Amino acid sequence: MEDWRKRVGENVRRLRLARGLSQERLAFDSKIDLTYLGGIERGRRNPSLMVMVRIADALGEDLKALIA
Amino acid sequence: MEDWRKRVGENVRRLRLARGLSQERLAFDSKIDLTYLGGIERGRRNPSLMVMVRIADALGEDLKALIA
DNA sequence: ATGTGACTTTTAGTCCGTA
DNA sequence: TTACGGACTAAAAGTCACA
Repeated sequence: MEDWRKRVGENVRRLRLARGLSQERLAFDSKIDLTYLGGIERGRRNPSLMVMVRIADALGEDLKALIA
Repeated sequence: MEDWRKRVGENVRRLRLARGLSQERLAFDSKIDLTYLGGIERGRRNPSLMVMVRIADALGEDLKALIA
């Protein structure tokens, strides 16, 4: 597995669902657009460091959890 | 410590120096601009996921090592 | 509640200098 | 060998209408 965008996306989705959150809700909490978050989860975006930090924060996770 | 740009920058510099590489060399290996790599090491840049992956690869490290 | 394409705006990322 | 600035170009950030 070498596609890191996909990997991050899967982690975001997994952690989000584990908390019972909708994309809409996580998008709101991390202050990014709903459709943009969807793109990240599907591995179609190449998010910046700070965007990933915002998502990790909103999930109550360390950044490490997104690239595990 | 909450400034992730700084944190990543310090990790990149530490790992680079541990391998005795110049910025020029690491920039070349990771296919990013020399001046941009300098900016990342100084914590002034917000690199994308794929740029961090390229740097980690060039360092022979996992991405995790950059955000440790 | 999520996926997608076609956007516009902002910033990442390059390339040129200088010190 | 590294820091930093300015001017650029490529790509990320962010939005929208529709399925």
